[in-house]
Amino acid sequence: MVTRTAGPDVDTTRVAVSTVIFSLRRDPADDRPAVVMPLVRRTRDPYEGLWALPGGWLDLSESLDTAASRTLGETTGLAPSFLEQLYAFGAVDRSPSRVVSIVYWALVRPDEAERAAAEENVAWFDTADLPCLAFDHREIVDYALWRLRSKVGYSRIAHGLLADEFTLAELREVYEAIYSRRLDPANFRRQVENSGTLIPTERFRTGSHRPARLYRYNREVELADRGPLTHSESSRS
Amino acid sequence: MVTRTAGPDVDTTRVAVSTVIFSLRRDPADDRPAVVMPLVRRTRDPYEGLWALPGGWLDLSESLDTAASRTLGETTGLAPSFLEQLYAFGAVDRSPSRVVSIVYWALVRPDEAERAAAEENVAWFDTADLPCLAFDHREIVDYALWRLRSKVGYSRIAHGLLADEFTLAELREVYEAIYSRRLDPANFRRQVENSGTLIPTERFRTGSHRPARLYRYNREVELADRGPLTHSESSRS
DNA sequence: GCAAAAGTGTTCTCTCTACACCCATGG
DNA sequence: CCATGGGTGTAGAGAGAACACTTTTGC
Repeated sequence: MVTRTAGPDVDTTRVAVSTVIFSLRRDPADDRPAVVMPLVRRTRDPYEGLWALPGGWLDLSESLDTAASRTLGETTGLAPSFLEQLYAFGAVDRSPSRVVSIVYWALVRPDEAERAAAEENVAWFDTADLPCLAFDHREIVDYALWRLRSKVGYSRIAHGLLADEFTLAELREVYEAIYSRRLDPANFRRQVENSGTLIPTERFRTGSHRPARLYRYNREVELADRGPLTHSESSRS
Repeated sequence: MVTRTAGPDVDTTRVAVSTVIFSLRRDPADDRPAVVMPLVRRTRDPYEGLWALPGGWLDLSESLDTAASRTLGETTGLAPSFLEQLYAFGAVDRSPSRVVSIVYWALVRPDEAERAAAEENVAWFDTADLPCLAFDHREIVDYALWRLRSKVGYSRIAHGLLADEFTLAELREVYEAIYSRRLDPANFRRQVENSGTLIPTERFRTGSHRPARLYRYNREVELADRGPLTHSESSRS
C-alpha cells in the first residue's frame, strides 16, 4: 500500500473527473491564433509542483457531466461553450492510489478565457509547447488533441472557439491553428458556405484593406452529432 | 438511502464495467445475416428477471480494459475479436445505489458466438428486436449501435465479424446488416479493393453458381484508428 | 439452356484542389 | 496608385452512384 498523507479509504477505487480545456490565443509575433489550454499547478503530494488538468472528485449526488462542469468552474473559473466526455482512464498505476478518471474536453471562447485568466495557480500553455505534466495527463492531452483535430473535420465545433460574429478569415484561422496547416481561402469559403451552417449578416469587420463580411452560426444545425446521447444521459441533472 | 441485501458500502460510488457485444447470425428465413447481441438474465434484486448487459465490478488491481475482458469472459464465455471503450455512464439515478459504469463494446465472430452459445442465463437477441432491458442499458445499446454504424464507415472493423477468409459477398452482407441497407455489389467490390486492406487468395468458395474468390484482411493495416491511445493506456496490465 | 451470382466497364455527378483573376479599402 | 486581403470563376483529378454487360457455375 502506498503512503499518503490525506484522503479517503485507500482500499476503494475513487472516481475523479478532469477536463482538457482548449481555447485560442493570438501570438503577438505573427498575429496568428494558437491552441492553448489552462493547467493547474499541484499543491499536494503526488506530483506536487507539476502542472495537471483541472478536475476534482465525483460527488455522490451529481452526474458525471455535472461534476465536469462543477470542477471545471471551481478550479479555473471558466464557463465552456462546448463540453463532451473524452475517455475513462483507469490503469492501475496511473496514480499512487487507485483512481479512475472520467475525462472531459471543453472549448472556451477567447474572450471568456481572457476574463478568467487571472485565477490563482492556473496558467495557460500553448499545446505545442507543454510543460511536464502530472500523472498520465500528457497522454490524455494528446488524445484530446487528436479528438479535437478529428472532430473539427466533421462537425462545427470550431464555433465554440469564436465569438458570436466572425469573418470567414477568422474561422479559417481556427481551422489552420487546429490542423497546423494553411488552407486555401477561396476553397474554404465555398466549403463552409455550402455546408449551410453559416448565416451572413449585414455587418462588416473594417480595419485594413477591404472590409470582411461578418457571419454567425445557424443555431438550427447541431453543434456536433453525438448520436443517441444528444440530450438524455448527458444532460440529466 | 436505498435498501439493499448485499454489497459494499452504500455511501461510496462503485465502478462497474459492462460490454455491449455484437455478432452476426444468419436468419434461416431469408439467409441474410442480422446483428445480434448476448444478454444476461438478472438473478438479483434490482431489475431481477430482466435482461442486462454482461459485466461486473472493477477490481482494485486490474485496469479498465482488463476488467472488461474478464467480466465479458466470466459472464458469457466469449473471446472478442475487437474490444474498445464506449462511454462512461454516471447519471445519479441509473441504479438504486451509486454506480458509474465504464461500458465497452466488442465484436465476436459467428463461429466464436456459436461455440459459447450454450452458457447459462445468456441468450442472443436480434438488435432490431430487443426485450426490455435493466437499468439504462437500452440507451447504452442504442449508443453502441450508433457507434458501430459510424465506425464501420471509416475503419475495417467489419473484419471482427468474419472468419479469416471470406468472399466479397459475405463482407458486403456484413455492411448491409449493419447499415440495414442494400449495397451495389459492383461498387462495393471496387471500393474495398481500392482500399488496400484486402488480400486475394487462390481459394474459392464453391456452392451454387459461379465460385467466389476468398479474401483475407491485410494485417499490416490497423483495424481502427484510435489515435494516441493505440497501445498505451488501453493495453497496460 | 437458364437462372443467378461473380466480376468488369462506362458514364454521370459531385466534391476537392489549384490557381487565375477581379474587387474594395487604407495608406 | 499600390499593396493586401476579400471574394469569384474555372478547369482538372478523384470518389461514388447507377446500371449495362460479360463470365462462370449448378441444375
